[in-house]
Amino acid sequence: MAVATRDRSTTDYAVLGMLTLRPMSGYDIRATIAESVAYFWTESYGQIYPTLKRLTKERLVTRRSERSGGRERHIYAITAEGREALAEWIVRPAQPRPPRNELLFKLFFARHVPPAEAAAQVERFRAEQERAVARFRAVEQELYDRHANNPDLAYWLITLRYGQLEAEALLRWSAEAGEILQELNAAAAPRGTRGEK
Amino acid sequence: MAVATRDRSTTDYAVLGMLTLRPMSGYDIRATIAESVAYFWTESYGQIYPTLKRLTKERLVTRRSERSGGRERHIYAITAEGREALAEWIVRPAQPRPPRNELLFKLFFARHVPPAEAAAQVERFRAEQERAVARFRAVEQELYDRHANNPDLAYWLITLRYGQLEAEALLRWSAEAGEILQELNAAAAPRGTRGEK
DNA sequence: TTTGGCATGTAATCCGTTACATGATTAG
DNA sequence: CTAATCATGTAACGGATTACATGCCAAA
Repeated sequence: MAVATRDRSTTDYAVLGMLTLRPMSGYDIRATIAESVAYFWTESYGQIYPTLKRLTKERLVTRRSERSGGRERHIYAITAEGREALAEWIVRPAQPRPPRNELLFKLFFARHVPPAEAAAQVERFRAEQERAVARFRAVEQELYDRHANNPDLAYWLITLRYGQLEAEALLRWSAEAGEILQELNAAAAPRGTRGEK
Repeated sequence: MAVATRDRSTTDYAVLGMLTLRPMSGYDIRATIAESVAYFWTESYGQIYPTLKRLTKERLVTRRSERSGGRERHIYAITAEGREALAEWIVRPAQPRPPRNELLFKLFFARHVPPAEAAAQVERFRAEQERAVARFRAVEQELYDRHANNPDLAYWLITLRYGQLEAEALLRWSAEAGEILQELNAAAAPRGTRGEK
């Protein structure tokens, strides 16, 4: 008989997933997300702490207290049931969330502002993609260097590759769009129009 | 003196933007979004109707009633102030929203399920990207055919191109990831393991 | 001594979807 | 006759961020 898979928020699974890496505090979870999967996921404390509390009550994680130095820390670990719930969720078809791309929306209506303004938006984006490409390259190196024997490595590289290919494509798009906008700008404001020398 | 730009939700601007295309009802706005910018934006009635009400009160749009046949329609049009507010927003740096890619999250932790399950996730995604690529090609044709003289055309093509390049890149990624997962699967379940003939 | 990082948590608020309520018109 | 589409709106709910409150410890 099929188990009724309780519907949880993705945050629940995000927290469970992080705890498969190692037992962690809420603070650690936040930090680890920020330094590993930030390019495709984020969580705030406002989500993490209440989630940990609930998952503990539901026995998907256990909590133990620790005081290293002065401040008390709550270390959470995933239980067998937690792993089961996570695995069940992983195999369910991933739900794409409704897209909301502010940059594209602005460009879609950019006829209502000077072309140079649209070009500025694209240029900011281009610079960001360039940084992203560089960052991905560095992360790749680091993964090979420091996680060569990690059983998760193959999967991490797959997700990294997604980021790389996407960023490279969007970088190409930025360049292309930038050129088109420059032409529009030249057409809209031919020399002399704005009183340049 | 710099005008204090009131902070509105992006929905406000989405509605204003749509109304630059032509005066429309709330229903029309929803439908137009769904058939034009759906690949990078969505809005629900629950957002649109209250927004129209508020924008009317704030004089960024005007409302007139019309009865074509029986049911009454409320047609909204953008005002000069509305256009101004929109233009002001368009030039402000676009805010990328915090990423949340469920597919990547699942793949990141996919070691905890059989590789074939991860491959299934990727395959679903690949099929989707393939459909997206085809759809973008069709849209491109339609834009050239039916909006050849539309002053917005150049901008629409730029946003379309973003979708195209992104979908193509993600299609390539899907193929690559699919292959890797197949190898992992072969390694995890060599012939004989599961009792095949 | 003061700043920054470690650490936990709650409350207020916002954003957005879904469900609900209602009803007319039109095409099959 | 009935299903789909047109059409407008509200209410309930959930998900997520931000701000707030609190306080230790280490380094500058």
